[in-house]
Amino acid sequence: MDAFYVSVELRRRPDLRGKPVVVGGTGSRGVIAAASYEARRFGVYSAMPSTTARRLCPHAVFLPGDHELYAQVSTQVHEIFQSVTPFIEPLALDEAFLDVSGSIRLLGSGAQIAHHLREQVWQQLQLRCSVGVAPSKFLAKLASVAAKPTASPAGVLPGKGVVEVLPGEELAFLHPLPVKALWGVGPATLERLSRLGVHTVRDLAELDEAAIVAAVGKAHGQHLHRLAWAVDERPVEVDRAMKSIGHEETFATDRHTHEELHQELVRLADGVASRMRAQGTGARTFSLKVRFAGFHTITRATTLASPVASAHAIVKAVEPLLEAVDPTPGVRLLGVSASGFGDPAEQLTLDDLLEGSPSEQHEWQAAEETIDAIRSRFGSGAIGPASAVGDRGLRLVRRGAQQWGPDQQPS
DNA sequence: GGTACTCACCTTAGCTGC
DNA sequence: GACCGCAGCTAAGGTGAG
Repeated sequence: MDAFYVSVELRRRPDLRGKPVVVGGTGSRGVIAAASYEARRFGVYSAMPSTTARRLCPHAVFLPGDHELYAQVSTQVHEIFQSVTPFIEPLALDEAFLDVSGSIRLLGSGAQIAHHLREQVWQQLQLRCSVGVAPSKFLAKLASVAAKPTASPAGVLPGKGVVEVLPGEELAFLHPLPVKALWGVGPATLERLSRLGVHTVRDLAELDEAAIVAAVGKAHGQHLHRLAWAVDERPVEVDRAMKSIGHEETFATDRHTHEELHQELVRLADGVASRMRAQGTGARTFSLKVRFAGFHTITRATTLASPVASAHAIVKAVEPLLEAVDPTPGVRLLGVSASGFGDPAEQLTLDDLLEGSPSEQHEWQAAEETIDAIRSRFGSGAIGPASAVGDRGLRLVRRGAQQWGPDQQPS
């Protein structure tokens, strides 16, 4: 989708069409989630600090963002995709890979299906999208980028809407592109490749694989070398199992005591636990992430003998890791994540039996399942752990609730 | 000086068991 | 018992994506 969040906002604010509009965090620690092409003319782009965006484009309209609405619209977009093929690999709220090889006999060529999709998305949802058609996923992704509108100080140029890379034309399309266009080349890899004199995909393709591996590591190097020759056999994966669930939050003001952090930890653990229970799973490994005032970030992890799915158990596991951290310099972000999924009802260890903890664990889990039931009936803010109630009341963690940084004013 | 959130994957290092 | 090589696991950090 083109500037997805902004486009969704413009449906309810048509008066803002043609103006620089920015969606994202409104606070001083926020970032930009999406910028209209008119805002991009001023150098505003997603992931940019909101303060920088305000400096570059002070006359832009800044909107706070509505993650729930975008998720709803995303579902509608995916329903349109479903009308074309069941083989869909979601990539983000506004992006997906579609394997249409089985739909060609019925619906026409890849390019025809692409035009049909664009039309349907526009007619049904009044949203613009760009489609890339290619023999592989990564080329389709690059083609979709090439199909998008472009913004420069001179103005906004409309995109082609659909770009197709035909078999046999892969290298002609790929090799002139800047190497940073490749999936997997971020700032760190770009810097290492630049030192080797690599600026375009062609430069990378002509380089010896061993040299790339020496610069960026084995797996990454081999992968990039293959991509530079348009070799990408990864299929569209329809049912990708989630491997971790986490929540992290940047605070509007730094926290300096274990008491304050404990309160935040309970909230985050509650959010992670309720999402795990909604998925019907538990986890063995829990990670704590702490970002200090100076932006230095540490992670600490612990692995339990058996999977758990209650906030109480997560807090019990992670609390010692937090206690070992000195918060006095100021903590700006705290995060908790779960991985190593498994059924929490099964797999009791000998330690569990000796300590008599399974019954305690089951009691907590039963209590928290009751909380889930109350929340599903009366809303997510109806009930929560008492130890998570701060001076701003009960602020429950929901996915995407604070997607782009803390609100304008805090404490 | 400023820099979100969520998820995936990789590398490196250390430990353990065989 | 000490040592080596290997595999497997865990922890910590880094990188990249959208």
